[in-house]
Amino acid sequence: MSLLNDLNPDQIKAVLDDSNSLLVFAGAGSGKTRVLTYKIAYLIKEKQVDPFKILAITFTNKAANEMKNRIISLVGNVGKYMWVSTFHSFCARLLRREINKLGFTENFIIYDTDDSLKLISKCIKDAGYDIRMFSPKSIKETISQAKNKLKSAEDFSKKTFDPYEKVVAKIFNIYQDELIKANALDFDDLLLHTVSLFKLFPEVLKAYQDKFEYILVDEFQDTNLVQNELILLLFNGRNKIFVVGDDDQSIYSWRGAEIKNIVNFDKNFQSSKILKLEKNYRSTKNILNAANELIKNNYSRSKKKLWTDNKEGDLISKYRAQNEQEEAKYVIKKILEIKKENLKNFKDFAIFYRTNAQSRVIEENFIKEKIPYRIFGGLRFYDRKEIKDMLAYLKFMSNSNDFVSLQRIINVPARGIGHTTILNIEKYALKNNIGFCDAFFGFEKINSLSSAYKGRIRNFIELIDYLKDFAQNNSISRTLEEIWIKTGYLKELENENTIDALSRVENLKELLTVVKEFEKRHILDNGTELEMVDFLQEISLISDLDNYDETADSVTLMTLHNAKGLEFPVVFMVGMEEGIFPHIKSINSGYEDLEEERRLCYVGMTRAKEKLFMTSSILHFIYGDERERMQSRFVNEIPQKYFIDENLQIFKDNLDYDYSNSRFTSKKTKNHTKEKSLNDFNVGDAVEHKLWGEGEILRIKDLFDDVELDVAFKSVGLKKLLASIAPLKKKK
DNA sequence: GGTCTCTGGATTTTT
DNA sequence: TCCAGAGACC
Repeated sequence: MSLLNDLNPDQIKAVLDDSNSLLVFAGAGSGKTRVLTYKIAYLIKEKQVDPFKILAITFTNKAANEMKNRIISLVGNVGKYMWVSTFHSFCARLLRREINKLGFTENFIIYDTDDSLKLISKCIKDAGYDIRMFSPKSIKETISQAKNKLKSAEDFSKKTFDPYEKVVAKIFNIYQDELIKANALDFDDLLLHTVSLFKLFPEVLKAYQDKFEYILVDEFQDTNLVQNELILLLFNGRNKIFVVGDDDQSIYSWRGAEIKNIVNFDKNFQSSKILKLEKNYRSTKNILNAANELIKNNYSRSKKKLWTDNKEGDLISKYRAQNEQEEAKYVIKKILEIKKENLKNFKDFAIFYRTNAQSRVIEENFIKEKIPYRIFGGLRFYDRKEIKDMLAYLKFMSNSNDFVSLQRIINVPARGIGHTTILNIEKYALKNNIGFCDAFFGFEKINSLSSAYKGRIRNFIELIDYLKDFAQNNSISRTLEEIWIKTGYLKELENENTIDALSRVENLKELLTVVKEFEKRHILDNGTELEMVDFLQEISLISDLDNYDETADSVTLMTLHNAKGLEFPVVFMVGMEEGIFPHIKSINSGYEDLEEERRLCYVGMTRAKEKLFMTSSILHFIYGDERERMQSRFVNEIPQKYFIDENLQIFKDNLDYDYSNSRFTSKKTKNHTKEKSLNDFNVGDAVEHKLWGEGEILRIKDLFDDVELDVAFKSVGLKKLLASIAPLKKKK
């Protein structure tokens, strides 16, 4: 059987196993996606399972697309039409058919984070609260957490005694009402409403249970309660559940992921068997063993140990810089060195950090040194103002109840419908207990509006009607261009003629390209024209990471969270400092948070194939104050035999750091003439320190009125000392 | 309706 | 320190 030839014995076991429910613990780099795709291919090709009776679920569109492409390459074009999708797009697809049962209509729109934040702000005000007292962000967070725990607005208000949560409950209620009025679902609702649908309508549930004979879920450790519930509902004991995951790579508990879903899988799904994939194909022995040693420090985890046939490889480099500027320069220096010596490309390098703010210093230095880089997690393409404006036009055109979109475009470009006018409409809506959109369309009845303002609204509604009509008879891409022209949006940008405006025009054109690609794909796929709602759904469920272009030759910069699922020959983990990583907030809370940070470190380390660096700064600016920071405990938890201390190395190589112009220079070019002045210490001298014991002087630097010594101690490593005050003696 | 100023908040983020 | 968002002000 040729399919199985590409797999190792454990992987084959996982593919062949036909238990009703099976959990596979798949360690980092153990060929998890491979097993999933081969299993699907095996079911179709060898077991003659109908491809449409298979449901495969992942977390990101990127993973879904990747899986789909791999399946297509194994089984051919049927793969294209299979149910391979994210949780959210699966639910969206399902709800498009069934949501009328829940009181929405099929053309519902999906609110992204930004839309729902705007709506929540409005709800807070409507409830009579001040948004300075109750931040929309944290209220949204609380509501989202409640939803992730399967709590409705009613459940939530009933079950809380906390005064803050009482307020949230009130807003939660209003928010859900407003969503219904707008015929909109937020991301959490996609999952939640699907679960409600299944619970309220057993016959619908049964139809889907019967439909899906095989359900496969990737990254199961990232599922939240609702997602777990969804899979549990779909499982009827006759169909089969196959999930893959790694509890050591669970790094999203803060957004609702429940590690207990994977830990209790056997109980929840009446499964007796668990398989483990422990052979790693990615990293060198040194990197893998070090990562194993680190993760061993976590108390709550299932026992497993990854191993590899790969070669021993280089030691992990650790380096402590003076400050983050120097740290960035060190990274650059190493990248250039390795690139030259090992014939690597820029795209072979990745830099991971704990928080986005840390990217700034690295970026600045990359720009200065003209090193190509790409950064992930900045402003997403679909978050840009001009893109959101255009999508708001499309959304409002396809759903005239969507007042978040309406408020976004009502005066963009400016058409004289300003703050006061909107306020008047809002007041009218509130007084007559109707939605903002209804009040807007019935503006003729609003007495507080003067005829001049009514005229402007009339014109705007005419414009929208015209565009709607246009959309009926033209493609989405043509419609988009018509919006640019008829609203004057494009002209306004072109007239502005600034670099910023020009780049916005570029973005609009990029959006047009995206639309055209969608259209092309859909017409090729099923010969039917793409509906606006389908297009909007696909757009709103997409993220930037999905467009990750692996061909460009540039260094990758991203947060550790974003790094999951990727691999790079050379990895730098920067900012390995207490308070940054582990983050201060996890240090101050319980051990669970700290264990998640450790898993995050494990994830970062196991991305590296050949070479890993862990760097930190002694002095680090945070929120404008510079503080001395200790090296991350994670570096210390790994046995030091896995490391090479690059601070020592640099001095041994006779390289020096020139603080006056922030550059590494060769020591030979510098002139150290007065190396004895204050004391008679020399480079290479064996010395004894009162506290730290024996050491060796690696470097001497003359200061204005003192001498600074770099001493490598056997007990504590490298230290900087002032000769005048340090309790240091020369050893005879 | 646009610009200025103040204030608060600052892990991680997919969908 | 540095950014975004809200409200004041013109």
